Amino acid sequence: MSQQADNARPDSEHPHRYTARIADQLELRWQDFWEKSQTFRQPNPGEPGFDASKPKFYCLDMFPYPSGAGLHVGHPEGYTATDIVCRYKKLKGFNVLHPMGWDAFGLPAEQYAIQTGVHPAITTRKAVDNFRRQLKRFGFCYDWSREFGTIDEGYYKWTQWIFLQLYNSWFDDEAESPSGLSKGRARPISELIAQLESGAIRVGPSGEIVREGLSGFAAPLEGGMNLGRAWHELTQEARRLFIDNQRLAYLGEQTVNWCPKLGTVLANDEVIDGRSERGGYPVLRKPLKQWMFRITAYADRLLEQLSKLDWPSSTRIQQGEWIGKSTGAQVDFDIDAHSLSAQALSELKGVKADMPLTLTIYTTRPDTIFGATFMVIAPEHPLVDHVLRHPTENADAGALKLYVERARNTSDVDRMEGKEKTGVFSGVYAINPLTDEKIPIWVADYVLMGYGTGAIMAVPAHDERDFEFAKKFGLPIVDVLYPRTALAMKYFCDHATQEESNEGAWQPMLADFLGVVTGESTDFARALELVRSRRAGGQSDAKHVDPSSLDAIGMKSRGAIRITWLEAFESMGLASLAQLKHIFERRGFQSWRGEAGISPGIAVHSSRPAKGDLPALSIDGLTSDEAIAKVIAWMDETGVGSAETRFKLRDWTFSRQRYWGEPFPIVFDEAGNHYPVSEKSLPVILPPLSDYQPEESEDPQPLLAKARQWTNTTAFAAGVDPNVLAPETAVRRETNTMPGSAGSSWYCIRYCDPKNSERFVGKEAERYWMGGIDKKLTGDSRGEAENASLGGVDLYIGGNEHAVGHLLYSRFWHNVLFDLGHLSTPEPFQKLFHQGLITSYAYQRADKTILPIDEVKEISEGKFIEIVNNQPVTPIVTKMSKRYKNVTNPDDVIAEYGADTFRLYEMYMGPLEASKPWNTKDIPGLFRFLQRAWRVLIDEQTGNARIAAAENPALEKTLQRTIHKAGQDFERLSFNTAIASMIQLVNEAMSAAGEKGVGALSKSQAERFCIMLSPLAPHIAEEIWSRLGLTHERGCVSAQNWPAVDERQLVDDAIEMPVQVQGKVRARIMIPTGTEPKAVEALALADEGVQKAIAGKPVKKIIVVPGKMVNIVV
RNA sequence: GGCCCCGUGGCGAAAUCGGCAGACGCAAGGGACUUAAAAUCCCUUUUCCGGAAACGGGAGUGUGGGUUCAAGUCCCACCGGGGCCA
Repeated sequence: MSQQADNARPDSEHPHRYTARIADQLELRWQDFWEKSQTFRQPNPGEPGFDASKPKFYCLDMFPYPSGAGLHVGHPEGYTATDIVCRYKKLKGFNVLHPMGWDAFGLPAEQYAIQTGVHPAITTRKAVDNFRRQLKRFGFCYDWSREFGTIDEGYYKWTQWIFLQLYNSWFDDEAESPSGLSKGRARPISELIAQLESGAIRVGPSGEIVREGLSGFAAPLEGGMNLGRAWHELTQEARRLFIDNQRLAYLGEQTVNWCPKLGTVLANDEVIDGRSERGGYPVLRKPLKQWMFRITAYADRLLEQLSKLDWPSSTRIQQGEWIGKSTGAQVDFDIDAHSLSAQALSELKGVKADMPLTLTIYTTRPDTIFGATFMVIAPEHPLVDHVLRHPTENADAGALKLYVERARNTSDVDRMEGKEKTGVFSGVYAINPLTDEKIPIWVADYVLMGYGTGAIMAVPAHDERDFEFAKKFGLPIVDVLYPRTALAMKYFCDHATQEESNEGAWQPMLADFLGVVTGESTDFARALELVRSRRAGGQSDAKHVDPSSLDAIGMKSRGAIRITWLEAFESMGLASLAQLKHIFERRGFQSWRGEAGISPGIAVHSSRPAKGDLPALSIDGLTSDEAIAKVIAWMDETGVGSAETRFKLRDWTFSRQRYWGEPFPIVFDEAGNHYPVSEKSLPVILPPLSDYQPEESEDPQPLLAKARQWTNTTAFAAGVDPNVLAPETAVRRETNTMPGSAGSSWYCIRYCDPKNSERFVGKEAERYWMGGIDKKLTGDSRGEAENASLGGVDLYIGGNEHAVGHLLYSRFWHNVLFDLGHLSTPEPFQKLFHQGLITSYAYQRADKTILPIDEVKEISEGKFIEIVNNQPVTPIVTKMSKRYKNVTNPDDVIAEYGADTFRLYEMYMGPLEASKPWNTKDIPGLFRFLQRAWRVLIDEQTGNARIAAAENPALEKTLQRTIHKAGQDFERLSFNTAIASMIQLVNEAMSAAGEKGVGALSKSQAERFCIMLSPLAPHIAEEIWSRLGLTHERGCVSAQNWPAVDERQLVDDAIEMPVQVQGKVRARIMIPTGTEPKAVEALALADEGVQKAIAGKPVKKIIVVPGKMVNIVV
């Protein structure tokens, strides 16, 4: 590395020049100093050294997963940003919480263990040590005394404790939420039991809660209202079942990809065509009991509070869509009893012979129900079982059986992705309650049982998947909705005169009509009249106009629209208007177009007369919103259906069939009932294994089950409360472990009080650090205080790949712990920011393949060839990847330039949130900036400080303005512009520098400069500060106060103001600050250049923007 | 496919609330210093037209429209790139 040699070489003429060698020395020295003097240790309230008079600032980085590869340049980007903000906030007099730790459970360490037999803890500790060393080398001001890893027993003890909190809670949707923002909150199970015992809550027929006085809650059964059963009427078993179904952490059945040969569960993307990606062994889809969190109970609240967070809107949108609230209707379709076999019918009806057989569906588009021409049920739907047992003549039972079996072994993802639609007719029909038509029920795998009711009404004309399905199986497709243009075409067909329908006449006529209709919102009748009168006026037939000649003949938008339509008719292959008319009469426009009409529109063909008990309904002519409301009202009235709110959000699967994770504090007795380990027996420590090889097995067996001694134990040994289970009871421990998201869902809380062994976090510390911004303390005027009640970290920076997972799960836990009274606020992260991706350059061949950068040569400026074959390649920007050999290692850059230069470079690359390419060539620019800053203040011969005797007033002004701008820019995370203005200041000081040994800046100016620079480049700032002799006197630069700015220095006596005439700058005039707008007008008009530009024309208007510019309109 | 973000000099970018487009850095070219090189310092660098020059004039922020006294910034449509989800 020749550059390194150059930077590091001692310069005989300038022995004290800022070189890489000097940077390295002083950086290590100051890092040592900070550590020894505990500069960045932040005491908690109540601890010695805590200053209660200061406001707080909690700034958090997304903690890293310490991989064996060490840091990449993406890590320090966000970390440098938070470091700058924290150092700045300290200078501004805040108590700053800025911690770092490790997200250390996870798959790579486990896989390494499987390969080598080395315990994951050992690999992980090694990786952590390396990460810590690398991070310290950047000089980040973390309070390392708060460091912990998710794998620390002292930490995961509390992760397990939080699991038990959820296990021992239920969601009371009638209770007032403590945040007051939405209904419902988590409450201890013991309170549920108390209410059951008192009779306030009874147990409904399907295990739901029935409240006293709210009998309407229960479904009506023959013989009166069902009030549920009382607690004392239930067996022990029934009570347990009921309670377990109410817990926020519960055992649910989920299907997993189990590979018997590998002895492990695989993720969906590790399975290819039913075989493992690794090894190609068969993979089975097996149902497995797994721990789930009832996050769905919080869906509404998580959505509601989202809007109150200071988060990037894209993240709020993403999370909102993930929660996926939709309002629609639940509709009952009667099953046509005649289409069922007698046996199926009697079995389905059971004892209640009069009960109508219905298929319940959920739809967000009840306005399209008139177009529901068939139904689709999932292969797992219970109706399928009945049909299989008692098939009718209509159905091909063999095909159906085969189809259902195959679908069950396909993952949901594959079923959703399957391009070609598949399905089998069940032989059974349902009745569309609006059209009263008999419609077939099909079984198809594009409908999932786990989603909605496992049944849909198919509206092929207006749903893409239903359309494809209908087309493939020849099912009817009926339009019930037209966008404006289609509606206009239909109107024209209905109203065209005989003459207008003639060949040659109808196309331009219709084109003009559509042009008028799209251009303006005229009603159709008036539009048609208008077009007719124009035609009568003798406008030429535009049929044969070449669209490219449009400009030449000066045709404006209407002409263009007409040409477009004529072309459209051509490509549609419409032979005659009669044909089009026929299409509309058949309600077959979408079918004829060959795709579903999914754009919004107006309902058509959607009316029914009164029939039987059911009243008439028409939604024709209504927009979707209006139509939906009207249909739902009709359904409510008739009992056919009801309005229903649904969420896309699913409950959170929390079990992993892995070893390297937190064990669950749960044991099972021989009957398979689960019991919690008592809180005082936590943590349940992850046992080491002698051998990490998974075992071949037909049934899913987590690796942890190999620790047989540990797994099979007694209630006493496992730490179960003797009141819950007798000590000598034989129990089996839960052998699943928690997922990676467990530890990361609450680490932000633990940092407030990481050493606490009594509680997961000390109440006072949590209240102080997470308690939201107090307006009075910060003097913050940016309006965040409005949201103070939601609380949380004041600034959280990390990548946007966690937009839904981590950020949603953390919010859920935080809300639950808040409901249970363990936390003072409901939200973990008040302000969130995503740093952009750091990309890199690579080269692309003509066929779009990318090749490693070391296989490319630059032959002339901007021209690159592939070395082996001399083929030209184009430079592109892409992700850093080992494959392309375009990865930068931070250690190398620091060795070459020092950490301060690295920090500056990453912050100077561009806006923090933008993704930006790494360009090694740009780094010396920032190194030279630090060199110049050093040279301004340090004599390169002697190494002593250079100080000007007198203060240069022009420099003073620039300095103060730079301080002002830097402060503003730090607040808004705009580090690139802060650096730019400091470069300008240094350049100005360089020009102003006097002879040798005499500096440009006075001592006071030098001091303020050092403080201002210190958040960005803390080491060099400390060094210059100490050479100014200030460290002994006043302590290190990191402990100073941000310099005050004199407001008067920010305004000029006079400013140059551009004068525009018709929006073009014609002159520049000097205007004294504070001149009245009227006087500015006069000065502008008096200017010679302005007069010339006006050229005697009358002045219509003068706009004066004070302090900015003047615009004269003539 | 859906959602979100972004298109400004040779490159990274700036323009914070609709008010002088291109700050600052890189690269390139020229010069000073030097035996030489490195380092350092100074000058030029969006583009076209006119001019010896000072300077003057026109165009210009992906494309096409729109709103406005004024648009990189706001609105509509399209093209291109990226991210996330599927």
